[in-house]
Amino acid sequence: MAATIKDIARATGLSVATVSKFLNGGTVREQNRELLQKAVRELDYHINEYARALKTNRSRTVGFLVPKFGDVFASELASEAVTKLKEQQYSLFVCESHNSMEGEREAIDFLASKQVDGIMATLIGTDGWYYKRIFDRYGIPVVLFDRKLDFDVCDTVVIDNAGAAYQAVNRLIDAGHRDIAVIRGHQGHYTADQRYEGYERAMKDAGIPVKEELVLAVDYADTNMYDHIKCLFTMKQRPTAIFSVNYFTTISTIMALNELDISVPQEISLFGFDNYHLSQIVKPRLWLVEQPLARMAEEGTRLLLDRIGSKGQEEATFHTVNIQANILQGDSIRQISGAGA
Amino acid sequence: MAATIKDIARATGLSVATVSKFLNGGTVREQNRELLQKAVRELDYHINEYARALKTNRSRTVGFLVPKFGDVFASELASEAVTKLKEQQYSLFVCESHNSMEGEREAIDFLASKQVDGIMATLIGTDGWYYKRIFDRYGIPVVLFDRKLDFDVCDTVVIDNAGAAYQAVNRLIDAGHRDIAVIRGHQGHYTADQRYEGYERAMKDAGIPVKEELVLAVDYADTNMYDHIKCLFTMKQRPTAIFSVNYFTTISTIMALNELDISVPQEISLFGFDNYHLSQIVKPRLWLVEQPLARMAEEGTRLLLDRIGSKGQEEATFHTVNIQANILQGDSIRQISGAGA
DNA sequence: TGGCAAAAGCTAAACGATTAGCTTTTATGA
DNA sequence: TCATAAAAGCTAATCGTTTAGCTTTTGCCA
Repeated sequence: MAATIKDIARATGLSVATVSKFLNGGTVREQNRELLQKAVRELDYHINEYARALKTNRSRTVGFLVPKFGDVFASELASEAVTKLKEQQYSLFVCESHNSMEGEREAIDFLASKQVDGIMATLIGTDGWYYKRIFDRYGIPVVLFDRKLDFDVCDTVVIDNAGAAYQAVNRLIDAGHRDIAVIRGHQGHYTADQRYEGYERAMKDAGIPVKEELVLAVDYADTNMYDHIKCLFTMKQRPTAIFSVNYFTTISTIMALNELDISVPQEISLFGFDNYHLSQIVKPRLWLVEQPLARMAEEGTRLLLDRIGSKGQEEATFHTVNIQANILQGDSIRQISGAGA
Repeated sequence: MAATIKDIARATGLSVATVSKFLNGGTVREQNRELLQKAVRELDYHINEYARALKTNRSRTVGFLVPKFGDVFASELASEAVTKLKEQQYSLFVCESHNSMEGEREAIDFLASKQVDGIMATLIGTDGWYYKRIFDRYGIPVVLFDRKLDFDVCDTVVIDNAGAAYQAVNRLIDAGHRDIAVIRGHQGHYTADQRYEGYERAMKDAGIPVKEELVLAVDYADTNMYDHIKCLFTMKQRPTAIFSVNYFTTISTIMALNELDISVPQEISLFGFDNYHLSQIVKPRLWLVEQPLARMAEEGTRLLLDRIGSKGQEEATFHTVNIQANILQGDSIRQISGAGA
């Protein structure tokens, strides 16, 4: 049977109140501190978190909602968040929403039943009212990653998706490219749309009309995406560059290019999105937009813990933290002659 | 403030004992059942799991140790396990070991502090004594996936790695291949070694000597693996087929082949390992060994819950469940003329 | 040395559930 | 209708903490 606070009290001759105070960082007489430390060590005492949670009504636990375990973006974020939270003695329940709003609702119900003190989430929708109803039900603070709801119902951490895409496409334009294809991902997907917007804006600012046939809206679950991408390169007038908006589209693009025997950057230039280990695995080294996941997790954790700490107070205003993405330089862009100013 | 069992008691005029009995599936008078159901619904009652855990000394929580969130094999397994556990009203703490034994120890300490009722794990070592010390410290039952310790200290679920590899290589041999390269992964890694053993056995049984230069021991963390693999194909006498032992080696092999412009199966045949979405993304469709993750998770869950249920009883004997892997047929193997019996 | 404020320690009542052991109600059959 | 066993319900103690409110001890200075 595990040692309890009472055992410590008995072993040291102190009262449970004093032991509790000590365990929670309160001050005790020097000689007692030593006694207590010794007793804790010798009895191998570990606090019973359930008893504590019952009494304090705080579980010191946070939920993290990912679309799917193994989702490379969300997993990495969760991984960073664990580290940050541990420093504050919080622990993390990770759970899956299975990429559906129904799944998200269930997951939040589940987390509420675990009485988490807060929730971090990557959600699929953008309907503020819908989520407000769900969040309000339990009154648990939420921090949302990389998505803006159509009105604020929680704190949010986003990267400047459109801006990063704008920079990426601009880099291609600067290198002299004009026929720039975009693999824009699933329409209606927040980040994909934002990044496409950046593409459009960069093209417009450079005075280059967007050709419809160079815009490929491949879906995340599209098993034929491979074929779709191949089509791009069998066109009479091939694009000279591609901008791809996320990890999945980037990976698929590379595979399609390889299979079609189109070499990068000689025959086509490529600007991808999301690193993970792409920059180490793929040759030539890609130009990539990299999301600073550690920073995002850090900001998210801070927002959430602040919100948890100030529970019950004024909560009218929510914050949005905007983080700059990184551009990783590579060898995947060819300078086209006659380019530049 | 959330409703408690007392509120339900008050609302129904029954005692808390009766309410508790009802909540735990005990029988109550028909008219009371209705009253109780109504009260639970109207007060939006949810049990306080912390209070229950404190009293029963059972958290109805299981820990799942993965090397890294995002690890495709472990994540998929965890995902399946969540589903199975939920059916039994258990929930899952997923945590990372960061691919180190130190990390594993920390994670187990952490899970113990959460008072999980059991642990599922993918571990990196095979030293039974080492793990015995760790497991015994808390007396929490453990189920281990896809690894055998050098003596039994917990229940284990494995697939027949060597057997599956044997079948795969045999398929290549049957198609007439003799120069079969193997990307064997990290030496000392249990599953990789097992699969290599299957390769060796298949070659031996067919009377084909294993050529050392066709055996590539690429490490999981090896950023040059790409180059290593390329070396294989610049040899004077190229292999005609490759057997690759896991997801990572398979992905890397495909990329290297693509870059070197070696077409599958015309120029080289390929038998890979681990599906995930490889079979949907890569063309031509690969021959693959697929691990039946859902079955593995199911068996693991069953073993663990059995062990949890019979806590404190005789525990001298541990079980190992051996599961057959699936062979997915593809178009990545070329029949070499003059093959067969 | 005595007085006093601050620091340290203590007692006891919660938190929300479960459960042993007892009492009341119900159903059954003669 | 009554005796009785089974079913249903109840009381009260308990799990391991925290914490309000009180008491004791300590250290400091006049």
